[in-house]
Formats: sequence, C-alpha cells, structure tokens
Amino acid sequence: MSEPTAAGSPSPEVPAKSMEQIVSLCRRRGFVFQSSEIYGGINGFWDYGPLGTELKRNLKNAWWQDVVQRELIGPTGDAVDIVGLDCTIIMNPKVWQASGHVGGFNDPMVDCRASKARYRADHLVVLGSIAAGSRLWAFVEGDDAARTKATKALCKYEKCDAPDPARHVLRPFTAITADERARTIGPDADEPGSLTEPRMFNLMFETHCGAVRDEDSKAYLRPETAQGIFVNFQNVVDSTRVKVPFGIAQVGKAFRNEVTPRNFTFRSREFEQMEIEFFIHPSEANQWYAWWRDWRFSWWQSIGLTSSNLQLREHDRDELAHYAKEGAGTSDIEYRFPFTAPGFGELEGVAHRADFDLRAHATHSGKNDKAKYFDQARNERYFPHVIEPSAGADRGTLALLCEAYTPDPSRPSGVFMRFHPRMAPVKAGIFPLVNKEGMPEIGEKLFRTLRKKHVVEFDEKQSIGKRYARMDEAGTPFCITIDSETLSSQTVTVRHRDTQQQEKLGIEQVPAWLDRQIGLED
RNA sequence: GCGGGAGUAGCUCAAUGGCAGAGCAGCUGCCUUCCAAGCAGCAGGUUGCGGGUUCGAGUCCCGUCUCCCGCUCCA
Repeated sequence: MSEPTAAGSPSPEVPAKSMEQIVSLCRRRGFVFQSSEIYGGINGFWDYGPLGTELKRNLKNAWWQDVVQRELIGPTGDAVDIVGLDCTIIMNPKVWQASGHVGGFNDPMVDCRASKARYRADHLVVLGSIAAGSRLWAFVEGDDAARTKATKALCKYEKCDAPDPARHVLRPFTAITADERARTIGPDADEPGSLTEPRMFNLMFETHCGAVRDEDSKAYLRPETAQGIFVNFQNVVDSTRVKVPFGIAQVGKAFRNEVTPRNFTFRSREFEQMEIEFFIHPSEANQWYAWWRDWRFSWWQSIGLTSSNLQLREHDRDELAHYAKEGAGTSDIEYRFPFTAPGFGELEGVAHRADFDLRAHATHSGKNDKAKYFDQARNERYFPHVIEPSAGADRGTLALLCEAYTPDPSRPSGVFMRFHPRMAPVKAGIFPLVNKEGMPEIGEKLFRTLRKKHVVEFDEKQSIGKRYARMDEAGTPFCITIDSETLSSQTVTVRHRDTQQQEKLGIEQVPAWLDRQIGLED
C-alpha cells in the first residue's frame, strides 16, 4: 500500500501559474464567485461556491482543532491552554477609541492633482514665509532630502542665503489656511495649488444602532476580531479556571473599507480572521514569541504549503506597529502569490503586542489597576503581555488554491488541484467502472458508508476518464473504482490524484484506509 | 482615488451598423471493463448595466459598474 500523496513542490519543468487561470478555474468549478454578480458585482466582496466553502471550512476547522481542541505542547513541555470565544461584529464604539482605530482609521489624506501622489495630511509640513502672497513648499516630515530641496527653493525665491527663523517657519500642513494651500507647491509638484484639501478616508464601516441615525447611535463593524478578545479578557478569567500563560482564540468576520480592493480575495472589504491572543507574564515574552512564530509557520506547512513559496519574515524595527516598538518582535508568515511574485503577501502576522490593549481598555473603561491580572503563583498583580498570531482565513484559502493549482498538459483536464488530503473539499470519488453488472449498487453502498464521516461523491455517468478529470480539477485526492474484480474478489481500485497510479484494496478496508489518508485516527 | 486595457452562452472565441453563432464543458438516453472515446438528442443570451444617435446598435457616442495591469493606499 502506498503512502498518502500530500501536496508538495511542483517540479521545476511545469508551466508557470497564472492568476488569471486560477481565477478562471475557481469560477468554473465553483470555488469562488464574485459577490452579487448578476447585478454587476461589488468591488471587494467575494462569495465561496460549494467547493470553496468546503475548502475554507476545512482550513478553519483544522485551525480550531489544532489550536483549541487538540493537545498542543508548548516551549516548556507543558500543554498549551487555549479557550474559544465568539464575539459580536458590532461593539460599543468606545472599544475603537480605546484601541486607536478611531483616529488611526480616520486619517485625512491629501492628493496632488499634478503628480497624482497622495499623502497623509498629518505627515506633511509646510516651509515658507508667513507674509501674505508668498510661496510655500510642502514635504513629508522626516524626509531630509525633501527638506533640503524645499529650503533651497525657498532661499532662491526669497533671495536669501539661509531661511530667517523669524519669517520662514515650518508648520504642519493641517494648520494652514485654504489661501495658503493654494500657494503651496506639493512635494512632487513644480507649480503651486495642486494639493487638495485634506479629506477623510475612513477605513471602518459605519452603521447606526436603532431607528434614529444620529451621532449618538453611530457604531462600527469591527475592523479586527482581536478587540473582542481583549474586552472579554476579564470575563474569561473570571468564568473559567485558566491561568497565565493561556490563550483565547476566535474565528470571525472583520470589515475594512479598503481604498483599493485588489488581487482577487487577497484584499477584500469583508474578510475572516483566525486570531489567538496569548497572555503571558512580561518576562516570558521572548520565549513565547519565538515559539508561536515557529509553530505557526510549521502549521501552515502541515496543511500543504510545503514549497519555497512559504516564508517566515521578521520585521525590521522601523516597520513595527506603534504598539510593538519595544517588544520581542513581529514577524509575518508570507506566501508568494502569483500576483505578488517575486514578492510575498502576508498570510499571518505574529506580534508581541505587549500590554498595549489590556492597558488601553483598563484606562478607557475606568477600571484602571482593578483590571490587572492577579498571578497567584508569583503573588503579583500585572497586565499580561500578549503574543498575537493573527491569520487570514480567506488569504489562507487563496494560498491553498494557488499552491494546489498544478498545470499538467499530459492530463485531459490540463490541470489538477493538489490539495493536502486534509484540506481537499471532496475526499474521494466512488465510481462504478461501468454502469451495469451490479457495480452501481456496490458503489452506492460504499458511498453511503463513507459519507457518514467524509465529503465523498458518487458518479456513475459517462466514461471513467471523464470522471477522473473532473475530480482532478476539484482536487479530490482519491478515486475508488468498483470493477469486475470487486465482483469476484471484493477488491476496489484506488486511483491517486497526484501520481495517477492505482492500487488494489479490499472493499472492507476502505473506510479505515481513508481515515488514515486524511490524518484521522482509525 | 489616478492612468492604461478589457467585458458576447459555464469556458475559449466569431459575427462589414442588417436573422446573435461555433467548439469545448453541462444535462438526457444508448454505448463504454480504467484516464474528457463514440452516436442521438436537450438546454444554455435583455451581448455587464443605463441612456443617446439611427429605419435598424454586440458594433458608433455618453454615463456607470466590474475585472486585469501600473501607481496610490494597506494603523
């Protein structure tokens, strides 16, 4: 009996994968559709078809099983304690003030009509004379080259050797008047007046609770699932017997009103996250951060992302988020998608968020030090630090699709989907070789048996080759054929998707055999 | 948000301003003893959507939506 044929690196001689072809297959076979397509679609929203729904569900179930339900041994040799949570999408708006999303997601932006560039208004500063009618130069704060360039232009215009601090001042762009803005030359412009007024691009979706639509009833769709976990931290501690170190896991939808949704499902306005907030004593941050980073990376490999298209990348200090500057670090688990190649796109971020969130909610809720966690073993009261492995379910599903897509000109289908058996939407196809001699009846009986535990398909129509080809495009790892030998010696023929090779198996052994292939216990 | 390209059956594509078609896929039946075979049949469309010009628009014009590429954005 051969070993399971898990997904692996495509051999170097296979043709390159094109995103256009992957999108086409997703649509043709029912993995992913455009949302509300019959009305022309809607930018940034995607639906999963029957096969795609199974695939994404397999991904989320595997994550939940491996993170919450199954035993996971941590860096100290002890089992890692993680409990589940399922929070609402709409929460008290104060949550988003405390988290910094109201503000961070409300940045005013400035467009340049001449250069077509866009800048964050609060990043721009303006250099020039305060005298009426004189020219001003804008540049991005901290850009020394731009500052030098603006200074030179100013000196030439004002006919002086160096700026006079009494007259030539540096002011934030947001502080100048409309008249002054009309006299300002943009960072990448040659003439004044090309910069627009600062405009809001709010990335949080807004709604209203109740019938009255006013400022007081305004609410937001959550832009991340993490905050629901933080605001429930105390509830979980009080209602369960968890002790630090422990984690809280959540899978759920989040919404961001992205300026430019792009690249198929990679950047959508509605998406699903799989997040863990793991709470630790501050002294153990480095150990847990490194362990989570490495375990999460190996987890993605275990479900089929085994090629060099998966990488782990530690962030540089200067790209760290505001809450992570002093921490143990942040890293991204990245996949080389066809549309990012030769670069990579983020699948999951593992971040040491320190105590930023718990502390912020303690302050904003007025609970302050009463929100601290009491550690009995250490006899110490503190805000636990957090290691956050935050993964995108839709991005993970897309990576599985891209990784699985394997052109093979020698096959009738021209392509097959090389999903890991655990991820495959359909685990097996059951086919009578011909539609007579009692084969359909035997096949249907086997189908009913396997169906109790697995998604399997039964198909008695058309030629066997056509049925294999269809299963290749759906990514079904095994096809089980009832043939004349089944009638004489109770064996079936198993055809393996990746190698197209066949093996004989006693029909009674099939259920246990299939469990093993998919990674379930006997 | 800016610039460029595209949109006709599920897919790949035809149709000079003049009857919207083909191949493949799908479905039904026959056939078929291992890789999209064959035969017969069926179904599939307000040509992305909305206006306009015209006796007549898939085709010309305007608007709009969506997708792709390049910018921008992505705490």
